[in-house]
Amino acid sequence: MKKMKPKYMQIIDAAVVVIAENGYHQAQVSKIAKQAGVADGTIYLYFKNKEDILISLFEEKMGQFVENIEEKIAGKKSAAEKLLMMIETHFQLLSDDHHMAIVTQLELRQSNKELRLKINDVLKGYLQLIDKIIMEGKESGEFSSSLDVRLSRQMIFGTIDEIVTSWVMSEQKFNLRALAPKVHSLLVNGLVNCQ
Amino acid sequence: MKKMKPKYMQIIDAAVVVIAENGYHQAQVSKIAKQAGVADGTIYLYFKNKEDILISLFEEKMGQFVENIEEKIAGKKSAAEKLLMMIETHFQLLSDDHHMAIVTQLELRQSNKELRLKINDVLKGYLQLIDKIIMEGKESGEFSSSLDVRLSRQMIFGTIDEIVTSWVMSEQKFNLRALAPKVHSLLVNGLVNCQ
Amino acid sequence: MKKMKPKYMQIIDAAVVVIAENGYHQAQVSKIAKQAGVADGTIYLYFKNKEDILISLFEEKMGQFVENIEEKIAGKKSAAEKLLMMIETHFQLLSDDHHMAIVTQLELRQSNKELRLKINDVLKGYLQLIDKIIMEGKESGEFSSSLDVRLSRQMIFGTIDEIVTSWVMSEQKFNLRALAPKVHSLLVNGLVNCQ
Amino acid sequence: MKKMKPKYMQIIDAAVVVIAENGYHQAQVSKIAKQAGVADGTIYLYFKNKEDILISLFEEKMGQFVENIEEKIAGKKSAAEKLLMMIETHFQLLSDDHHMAIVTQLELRQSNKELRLKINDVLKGYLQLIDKIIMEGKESGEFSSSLDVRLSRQMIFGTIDEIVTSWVMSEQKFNLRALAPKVHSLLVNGLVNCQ
DNA sequence: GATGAATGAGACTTCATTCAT
DNA sequence: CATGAATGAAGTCTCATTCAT
Repeated sequence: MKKMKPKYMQIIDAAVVVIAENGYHQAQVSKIAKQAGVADGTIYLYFKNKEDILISLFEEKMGQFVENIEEKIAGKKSAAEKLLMMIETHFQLLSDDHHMAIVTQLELRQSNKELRLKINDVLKGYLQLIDKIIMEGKESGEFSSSLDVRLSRQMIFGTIDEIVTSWVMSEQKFNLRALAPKVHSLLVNGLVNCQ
Repeated sequence: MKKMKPKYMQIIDAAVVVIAENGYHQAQVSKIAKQAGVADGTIYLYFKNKEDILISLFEEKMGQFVENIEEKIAGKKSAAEKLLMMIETHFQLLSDDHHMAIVTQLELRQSNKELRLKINDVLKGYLQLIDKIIMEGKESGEFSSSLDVRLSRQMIFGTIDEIVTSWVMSEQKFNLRALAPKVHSLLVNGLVNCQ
Repeated sequence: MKKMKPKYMQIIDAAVVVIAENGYHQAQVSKIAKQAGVADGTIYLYFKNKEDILISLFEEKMGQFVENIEEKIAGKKSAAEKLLMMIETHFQLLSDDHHMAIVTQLELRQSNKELRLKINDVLKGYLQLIDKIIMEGKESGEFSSSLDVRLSRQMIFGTIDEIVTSWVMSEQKFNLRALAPKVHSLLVNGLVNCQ
Repeated sequence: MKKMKPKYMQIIDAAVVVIAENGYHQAQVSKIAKQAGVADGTIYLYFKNKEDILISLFEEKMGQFVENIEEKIAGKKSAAEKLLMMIETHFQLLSDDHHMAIVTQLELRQSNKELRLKINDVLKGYLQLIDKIIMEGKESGEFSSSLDVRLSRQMIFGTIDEIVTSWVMSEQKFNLRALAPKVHSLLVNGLVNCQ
């Protein structure tokens, strides 16, 4: 299995660095190869083409991302606690990897529609995780039983994504992780916060 | 003033059509010129360069967009009503102009970081409108007085944007406008909805 | 009509020179552009792609070639005389244009099967000319009435082609044109020459 | 001696198959190695480089080809009978090995000038065979004593080659071998056929 | 002898922009 | 004002060959 070979991840990690530091459109294959310490041609022993690097990058990193979050929320009982942990972990993981944050929030969005559709497929794992939390919350009575799961998920994901993007564009000048409780409260209680 | 001349808007409208129908990366200047019924070189009498077309496009259209929404919410008294009207109008305006919806939600996001920063500047007018509603709601007591305006605005904008993007990607198969009340309720009451 | 523009023929003529002097696989578009005195991109205003240059080259030159021969044999009465004139003109034209001789006999044959099929289409005009002479000869009684036209044409064309190729490969050290009568006699009388 | 080792012919035979089925430009060394059931590197234990495979292929196969024909015509007394047998055997051998027919008539001609010059060297054995028949015919009085041997040989070879190529390009839809007598008659008697 | 992972040079084509008319 | 022919820079991928095992 090719993913076992060390050069596979070596090239993906190089791609993250190069894209983060040079931008999506300045991330030439030759630059990635150089950063990875391999010859240009070697890239093509592990990836079909340039697009395949980007999709694989997203698959690997998003896979780890979702796994990480799943582990973290596994210990939490309530849906609200799971949601908080999810937001915290999401913020934490991106805070810990500035390169990856730039790549996912800014650079990879410049890819063409086709690639973005494939990226969306990978994203589905994360969205389903959110859906599961929402449904648990509805069943346990923590969340309103009349919630539209799809819209709720879009609110949660859209909010988190907007905040992270804004953080990245501000050049990560503030502590993202620290925002998690307030964001959680906003999502759970809404603008009114009748408590 | 250039903007008064008929060819200025003619070219911008052509750009919307060409980008919507061909995609961002297939929207060559020559195609826009052809669609606008002018020569390639004529474009450069009205715009500094290609990027300038896109920024101007966004300025013009986003200006109209914000004006439209401002007019609509002017008659509303409460912040909650204004928010609902804003969401409804946002959804309505994009439903009425599929080309523009595709351009703003999908295609223009493929532009490079530099252009996106300029687009964000244009977007500020809209974001300030949201901020104003939130602050009004806080002052009137409709919304929690402890709201973080910035985060709240990011929640509102992030949610709306995510929903619209999802609607565009689904090829606009469902009635976007009809979602407005549920989206409004979600934002105002949160997942808990303690009412 | 693009063929009217001077640069069209200018590029084709440049291609003949570059291919003849550098060989088919060393005839890069940039070399052809330089030889033609235009920018690389200009080539693509007149030709779809590199292959299109080569097909057009063959069309234009072979068109002239067949026209030339047709004019020359028009004045001849008998089929035998026409055949002789055809061979003489064929030899003469290639003797007069060494570059073209190299291109058609050696270089263009290195092209891939697809391109060669298109070239064969262009060649058909010439083959039909030969067929016409053979049929005239059969009708007039000059040639055997039992001739298979297709095989006869293949003998005539195969023979001429083999001789010209051999002349080109020998670096055109001998007088090709002078061979015409002997070749004509061979084709007409065969190895036996019972006269 | 390398040629004695089984892998030598194994690789050559693999090359014929790969070139015939994929075309000259799609016949990568790795494909030939795979078809031969050896590693890429193994090729270079038996051949200096890729070109060496092709020349060796031609040498081996053309050697057999000429040997075959020589045996067949050995029993024939007259030059005319020898010529007929030569044509028949030539047609027969290629009819019997479609792969080889494609390789020699179409694919190997796409090789560069240098390789084609080397192939021509190999071909000389065959051309000398034809020369010998012509000279015998001249001496015995069967053929015209004024024949130019070189031109005659070019007619014979050019004709046969053109007919075989045409047969291969027509995807071998008709019986090539059956044409031999007519081709022979054409060559011997010419277009006039005064008998 | 046999393997196969790694190498790295090289070229076609697109398209934003200019400027002579 | 308007035109549109001309420009030229820049990047992905292939594949023959090598060499450490």
